Amino acid sequence: MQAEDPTNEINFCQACSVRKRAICADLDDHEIALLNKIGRRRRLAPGETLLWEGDEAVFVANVVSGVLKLSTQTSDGREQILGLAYPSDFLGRPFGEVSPYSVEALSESTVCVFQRSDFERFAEEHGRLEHKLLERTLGELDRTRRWMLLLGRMNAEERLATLLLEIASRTVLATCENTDWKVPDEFELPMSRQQIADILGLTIETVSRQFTKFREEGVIEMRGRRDVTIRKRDALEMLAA
Amino acid sequence: MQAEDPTNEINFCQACSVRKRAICADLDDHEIALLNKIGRRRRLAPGETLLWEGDEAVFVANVVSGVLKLSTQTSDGREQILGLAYPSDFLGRPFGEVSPYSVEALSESTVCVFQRSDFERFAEEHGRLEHKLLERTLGELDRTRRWMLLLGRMNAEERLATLLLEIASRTVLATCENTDWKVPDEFELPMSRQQIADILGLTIETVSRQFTKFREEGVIEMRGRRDVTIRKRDALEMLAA
DNA sequence: CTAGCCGTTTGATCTACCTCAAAGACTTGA
DNA sequence: TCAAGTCTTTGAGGTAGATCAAACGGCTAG
Repeated sequence: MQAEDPTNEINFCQACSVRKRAICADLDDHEIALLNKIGRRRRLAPGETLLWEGDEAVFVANVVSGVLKLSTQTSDGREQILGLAYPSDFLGRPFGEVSPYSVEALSESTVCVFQRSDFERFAEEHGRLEHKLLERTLGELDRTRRWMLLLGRMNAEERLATLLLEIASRTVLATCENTDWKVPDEFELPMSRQQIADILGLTIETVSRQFTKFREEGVIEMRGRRDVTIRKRDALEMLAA
Repeated sequence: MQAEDPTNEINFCQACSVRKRAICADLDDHEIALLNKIGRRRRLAPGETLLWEGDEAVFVANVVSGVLKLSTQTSDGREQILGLAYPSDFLGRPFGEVSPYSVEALSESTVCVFQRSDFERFAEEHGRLEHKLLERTLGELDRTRRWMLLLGRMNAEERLATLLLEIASRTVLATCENTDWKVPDEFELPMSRQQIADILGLTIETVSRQFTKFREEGVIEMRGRRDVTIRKRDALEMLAA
């Protein structure tokens, strides 16, 4: 039994890296202990699926570490990634019968899983949790709506610029527990070119050409396929605006 | 003083047509009376704006009648409509500083408006309201994410088919207070061709051509510019799937 | 070291949708 | 009833991004 993989027997919430940021942030020690009893930790390998679109919504979860994707498909198999989930993000569909999307780990991830029924019961008894969940859901709705502007009205160049800035800014929270909140210019893409295409509503070829263009223009620099350094942040911000 | 336009002096909630469907559904008579005190009714003419994107989020509202649009713009003026709000829908951004989108009436509308601060105070004291708001927000997030698939991966034909079915199904709730819940095949579009284009992420010309195509194929029939009758629902459903 | 595999890049061509332009139809007001 | 304005439709042509195809490069296993 490793420190990396605490089991239900101990209160893993107390040492949780997202304890102060996830929806459990406002719970007191007693409440946390109760919540701890109904949840369990689960590790996911890259590519592993946590929830399947259309399946009965049996559980909900908090992301502890790693990055996951939420996605949906048309009947003929075209995929659209609906969003990325970073540490402290909430996953699943409380108060709903079926999962409206699939959730798959992009990188090695840890999640804190609850039976939906257990979670709902707990939430109804603990208004503070429900309030945090509401705030988080409202924030996620805003973020999702901003993405609609990208999908509906932006060209390929603007889309990739927006994504790079978004990943850079969300990577901070994912990596830092300290107070150093400045957004990094260097980060690793947690997904393949095809997945980037599925996020941006483009094809893999268009995404690749756009990367090449940004590299040629000196806007970004790349070391391998996934390590990005932003060289001209203002140029990206101009495009994303 | 008309019955149509009750003022603050009486408890307009009691006779409210969305009383049992909006977020106030689970409140008891006492709570409703309290809520009634902090809210007021407001009528909006078509084209009138209730909230401006980027402005301080001073109030929130429930839609009582009519249809409104939520929209956002790129810096150079391209518009994307983020969603439509029908009777019983909630508008505004509680627990946020600025309004992330604009809200404008498409048809003659009535809304029930609250100061955001008043509403938040009330919500924190009345868990049932907050719970309803959470359920509604989760539902809206699902709906918004489904729209991302449309914007990211569907062609013009599929987009318009999806929108027509969506408007048809949402029109029921808007018009019926009775128990007759079957989705109508005849309805009025509450928006112009340009607005349809802004919902679907297309241009007005493409939308117009698509309408013509559906008409020529006998999929829909139109009486004037806004009165639609669905003649081949299965054909639309096939496309929207 | 080499072969095979997979993800990515690059190239050539195609097409769905956009853009620009003009005509048509509905609405409003005098 | 007519005229002006606005919204919508239709047409012609252009283009961003899709599609099809092939080459490239990095990784793994033998």
